[in-house]
Amino acid sequence: MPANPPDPGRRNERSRRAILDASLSLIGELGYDNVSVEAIARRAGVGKQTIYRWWSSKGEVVLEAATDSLDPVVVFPDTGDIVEDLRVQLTGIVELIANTGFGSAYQGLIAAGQSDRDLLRALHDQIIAPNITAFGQRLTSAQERGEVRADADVQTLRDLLYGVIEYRLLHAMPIEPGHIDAVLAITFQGVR
Amino acid sequence: MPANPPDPGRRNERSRRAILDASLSLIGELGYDNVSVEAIARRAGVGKQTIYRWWSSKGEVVLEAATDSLDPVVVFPDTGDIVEDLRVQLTGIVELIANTGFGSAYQGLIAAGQSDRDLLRALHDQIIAPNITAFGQRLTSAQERGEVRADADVQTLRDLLYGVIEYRLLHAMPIEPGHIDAVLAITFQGVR
Amino acid sequence: MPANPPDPGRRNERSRRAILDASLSLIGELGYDNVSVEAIARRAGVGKQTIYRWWSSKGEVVLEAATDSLDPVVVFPDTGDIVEDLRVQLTGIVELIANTGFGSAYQGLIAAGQSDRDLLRALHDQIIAPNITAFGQRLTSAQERGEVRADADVQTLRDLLYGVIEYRLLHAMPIEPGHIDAVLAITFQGVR
Amino acid sequence: MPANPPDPGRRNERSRRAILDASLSLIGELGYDNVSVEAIARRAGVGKQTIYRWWSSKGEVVLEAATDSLDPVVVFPDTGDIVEDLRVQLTGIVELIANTGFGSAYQGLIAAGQSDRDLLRALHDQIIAPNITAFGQRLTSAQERGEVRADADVQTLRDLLYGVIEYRLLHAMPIEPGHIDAVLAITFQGVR
DNA sequence: ACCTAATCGAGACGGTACGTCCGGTCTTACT
DNA sequence: AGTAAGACCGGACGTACCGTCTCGATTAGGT
Repeated sequence: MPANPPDPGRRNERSRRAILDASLSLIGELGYDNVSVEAIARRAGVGKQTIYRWWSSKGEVVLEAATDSLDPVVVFPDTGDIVEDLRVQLTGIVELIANTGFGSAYQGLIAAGQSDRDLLRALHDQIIAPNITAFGQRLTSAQERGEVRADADVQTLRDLLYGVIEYRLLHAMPIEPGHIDAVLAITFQGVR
Repeated sequence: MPANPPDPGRRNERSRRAILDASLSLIGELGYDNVSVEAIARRAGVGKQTIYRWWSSKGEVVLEAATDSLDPVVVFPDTGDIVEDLRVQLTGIVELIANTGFGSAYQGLIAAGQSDRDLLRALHDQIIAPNITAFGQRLTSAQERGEVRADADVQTLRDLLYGVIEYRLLHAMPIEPGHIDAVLAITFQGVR
Repeated sequence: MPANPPDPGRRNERSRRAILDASLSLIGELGYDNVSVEAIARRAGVGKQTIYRWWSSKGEVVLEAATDSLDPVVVFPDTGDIVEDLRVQLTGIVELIANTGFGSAYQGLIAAGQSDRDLLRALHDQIIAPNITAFGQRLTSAQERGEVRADADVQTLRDLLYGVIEYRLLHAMPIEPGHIDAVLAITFQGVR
Repeated sequence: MPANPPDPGRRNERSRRAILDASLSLIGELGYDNVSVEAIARRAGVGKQTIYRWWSSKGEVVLEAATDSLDPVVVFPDTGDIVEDLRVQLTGIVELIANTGFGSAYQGLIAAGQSDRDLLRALHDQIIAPNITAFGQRLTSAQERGEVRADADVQTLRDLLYGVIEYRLLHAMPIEPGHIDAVLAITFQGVR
């Protein structure tokens, strides 16, 4: 993710953590674009150059912070009941959004991505693509067990499920368990 | 939409049009947030103050420009076939996005709305809400005719359909007729 | 002196004075090159851009401040006694150097001029050249009255008198009345 | 000259020379204060630390480089004709200034000395003071032989002669043989 | 000839200032 | 009164160097 990474061996891990932590906490407090690189450096107790040495923009920093905070959270369970498993997974994401800085960061990244194609691509590679893969595997396994029709359009199914969550997030609409139930009800009514 | 409207009687309509046109053309060329108020004023041949007198931010200007360009376009047909009518309507929106400055403007407004709640609300009131209303009416009429089950969750249905389009737009994924077909297939499989 | 002067009619005189005053006071306190443009702007309560709009560098600002503070001070008396008149004039300059911010500013300007030929030229035009002219006129009048030999090399005489003062200033050597007397004694021993 | 000399036995002479050479060549090309310690280190193929280990500042480095290049050059002849001897010595200095990197280095050192009293003192001790001594001895010998009046103010004489050269150097005025003649003519008209 | 400690090139680090851009406000002269 | 023009204060941008610091790798002297 670094713009043009120097020797990562010489990197100061203490500074890296301080920068990522400062990013998320500031964005949580002030919102993505009321946060400047200067402010991140100030809060992290770090020189601006140290940020620009390892990342090419605020977006890259925040993306790394978001990825870090997302990584350990989202796994697909496989209990044999695909709808129940998805309910668990989607609920986990919604809670991550609601209860951590991740929501604000993700909103900001999508927003920034609209005028920074590199950032949008990086966001895709690091956050969207892994989910596409995992979702595809879980669905395939459900198809093999006959839980879901073999000809179901997996990609569209995924876009619908995650798209509606992002849509409500970006439009500042609340996302509650009932919404997830309703979404799953409609989308799985005809595919199993 | 004016922030704190002075006397609108004395307003120079020539300047207003120049500003709205400059906004859309600049955003089409450079993307929403590579466009500054200064640049809009420069291109429109207008003083900065003239913009700030009538709008409270770049977002308001662009929203007005977007609304203007949207107004006459997307209506819900009612042929008695709800899925076919939706296909027509959704296709119309996708074409509007693809072929006019509206797409860039809308993307930018969603992005800007993430850190400007007033703008997001205005965007909702002027662009989203009318669609919700129209969609609700069309669906109700379909329910009355028995095309769609009476207990179908209309709001969730709408979020799914428009959410997935916005999702693909914001993630720079192409939206083609086949995608619309697939989305309609899944969402209407169980509701009629 | 402005780098590329905009319309001077629109200029804010209050800001101009604040900037010149801040320059001299800061240089007096900290020395020429411990003073940054940022610090001048801060002390003057002014945006950096307002400095860069009217001057092209710190040097230009300080030169204008120095010239302003020099202007009213140095005039050549003409009592008919050239040596006595020079003693008065030189003493005035030495006192200006000792007792005001002018000394520090002038030192800094000479120093900065060593790597900024434009600044050195501006310094020459605004401070050195007028002195050359005035000195030349006073000497000529002395020659006409027979106080000084007609074939005396006026330019060299001037360089010696003012050069030795600058030399002692730049080498942090004290300059006292006795030094001026000694200099005048040697240089005028043979020319009258 | 080292700031706080470590063990000079272990010093790498190859690096020392590379640093001094790089200093002078860079200053010749770019002027004293367009040259940074980083640039010297880069050109010399040396780590910054190696510079800071042995010198306390850029000024110290340049002073050592200048002293090295000055050492063998300017001696006072003693032919019995004081004016002629001075003409030779002054001409030698002027040529050193004009034809080697010494001029740029000296200019820069004077400039830097204005805001670094330690450097100015070092410059005095290593370059000015030896000249004062030598000049004093040569003048004394001239006085003993009756070439120059016994009560001539030697210190003032020296300041005048070398001050006027430095003055013209710092003001980017040319220094030619005629100037030296004129200066000697005025200053020695009354003292012999 | 070996060992160990200092020096070396390299370059990351926390900082400060650079000169530029733009945000939003205010002022001036013209229409 | 509205407008085009643009100066104003402020704050962030991304870059260059400062002087300090940490790394192995090399190189010296003392044994």
